[in-house]
Amino acid sequence: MESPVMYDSAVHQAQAHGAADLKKSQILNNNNNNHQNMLGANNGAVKHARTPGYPRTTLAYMPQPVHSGASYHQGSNSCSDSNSSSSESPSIKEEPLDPADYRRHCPQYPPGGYSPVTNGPFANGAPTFTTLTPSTVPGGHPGAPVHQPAPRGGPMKPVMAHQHHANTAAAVARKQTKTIDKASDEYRRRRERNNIAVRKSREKAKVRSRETEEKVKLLVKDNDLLKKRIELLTEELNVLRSLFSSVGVVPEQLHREISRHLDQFQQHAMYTFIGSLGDARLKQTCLTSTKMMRSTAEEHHFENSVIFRQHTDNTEYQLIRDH
Amino acid sequence: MESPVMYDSAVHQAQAHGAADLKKSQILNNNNNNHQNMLGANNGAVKHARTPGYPRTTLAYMPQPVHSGASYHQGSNSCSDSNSSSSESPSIKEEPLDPADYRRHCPQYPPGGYSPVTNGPFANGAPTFTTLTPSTVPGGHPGAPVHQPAPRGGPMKPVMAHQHHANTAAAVARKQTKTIDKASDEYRRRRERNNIAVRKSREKAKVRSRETEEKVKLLVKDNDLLKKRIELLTEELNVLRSLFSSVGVVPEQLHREISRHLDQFQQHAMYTFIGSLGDARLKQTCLTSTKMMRSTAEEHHFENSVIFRQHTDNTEYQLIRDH
DNA sequence: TTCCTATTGCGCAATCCAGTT
DNA sequence: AAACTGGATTGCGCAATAGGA
Repeated sequence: MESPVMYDSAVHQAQAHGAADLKKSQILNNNNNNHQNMLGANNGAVKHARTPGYPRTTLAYMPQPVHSGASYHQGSNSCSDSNSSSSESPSIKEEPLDPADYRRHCPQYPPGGYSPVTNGPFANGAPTFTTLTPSTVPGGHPGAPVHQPAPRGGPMKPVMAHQHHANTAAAVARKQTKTIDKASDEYRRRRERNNIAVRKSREKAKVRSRETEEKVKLLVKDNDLLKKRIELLTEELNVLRSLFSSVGVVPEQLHREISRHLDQFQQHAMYTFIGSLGDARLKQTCLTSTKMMRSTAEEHHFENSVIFRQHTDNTEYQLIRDH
Repeated sequence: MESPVMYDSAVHQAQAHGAADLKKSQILNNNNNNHQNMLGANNGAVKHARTPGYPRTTLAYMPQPVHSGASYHQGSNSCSDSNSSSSESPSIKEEPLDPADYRRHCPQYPPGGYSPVTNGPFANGAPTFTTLTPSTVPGGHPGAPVHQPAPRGGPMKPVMAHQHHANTAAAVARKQTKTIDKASDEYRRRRERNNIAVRKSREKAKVRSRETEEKVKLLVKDNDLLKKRIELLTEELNVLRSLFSSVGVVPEQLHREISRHLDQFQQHAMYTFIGSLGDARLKQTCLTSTKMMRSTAEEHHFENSVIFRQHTDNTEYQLIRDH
């Protein structure tokens, strides 16, 4: 109880859950909560201090990289976990850079000290900062052994930054120079707006992700249905095909051609056949029958399948149902 | 510049409110980057201090809520943005709670003071904390205007906490009691491990997300192909069907019947041919057969399949029913 | 219970991205 | 064309939890 602090941090948290907590939080010193004071101070983000040129890596949960994440080069390291998948990744298992590295950048800060570092509370003034970044507090802390990578402006270099838009580099540098007062209202206002934007953005990403997930389910279901449909169609088609083939018809391709040549064939065949018959009466009869058949068949545009085929041995005949 | 503090708390607080207050706080000073040193210090997370009972809300980018996020109740608020979609959400657009509210909880701290609070770098000792939470640093800062949260152990209360697992409550409380020294090596070690775990987890989520995204693309493509296939099959089927219907046959149902009659046809043909072998009587038979065939065929609306095809050698015929 | 890892929500900073100016 | 605005994204570390030996 009593621990004082709490606050925003506390706040947020509150946000979600229940208030109960509080209790603790503050308690513990303020760590957690203390906060407020710090104002701009802490936050972890800094860590790598994504140096200026930092590409910003891939994306995160964002399905489609909204922006255009580049690599994430860091030094590759050991790595070797089951999880970390992407190859180009820097190896999630290790701390990005050794603090020393960072320190290296900012010699002024000795490696060992973690001093809390907060900065002094006084505001500088110079409220005109282009970026949300509070840093750029020029003067300051150099001496402080503690952390403070250097991001900020002070003595720091502007860091030029990004690669793209080289032209802007100068501007960037310039910007960096500006001092940012973390205590200022303006800063706070900006931070707050950004926090809101962040929440919004993350919510959006969440929604998108959920939708994508659902889309997959839907598509999988659709796919199954389509596959089933294809199976049915294929089956039916096979039946029809076999039917036709059993009758000697070759589906489409031959349909027209067959139809085209049919008459000729039929006539010749019939006539020839009938003609081969010795008896006149029979011939006449057959002829008639044939004609009738033919006309009937034509009526149905389907006269082609059965044929009489002459054989080597003329004593026997076979009714061929070819295909 | 130099303001010392920063650190976690600072971090947190930032969170909600505006900071106007703070302004004062350390002033910006190192804020940004300091980082590394800070070690545990900063980071913004704390904010809400997700009180114990906090359900933890939905998920985030995680497609399938790994854990089991519950709601996210907060007070509903204004809200009204185009983006924030989920209805139950608390309204991403507003800062969770007013800092004042929190302050209310901790009277001891005047709204205005944001002392930076960072803790000192020194490790305390007391490494036995169950949770990663550094808080619980009892004593502390109250008085100290500056930062330094209190990392070290002190008098703080344990803060009990969460709701679930009532039984565990006691335990929790107990745990909470433990002091956590943010400056301790143990703490740092834990933090670092967690940071690694976090990176790993996020990378995993990222990968999952990407995969899901690709799966969607693949499924869409598959779907298109399947649809095209269905179109083709349907088309072919229609052709065959129309073919049959033009002949008056209804596919399947008649299939058997047709097959059945096929033999008859064959027989008839046979008889016909055999009969053609000379004898008058035979001729008559042939004629009869032919008629029969025709009538039979007509009966079944399927007379068209038989055709007479002339062969090279007209002295022989074969009635083939092949295949 | 105790420890540890995995997840999550959060705020911060650094960018990115578009419109403005 | 360049500087400026201001929201949107993203990676990060923290702290609170969830889960699993």
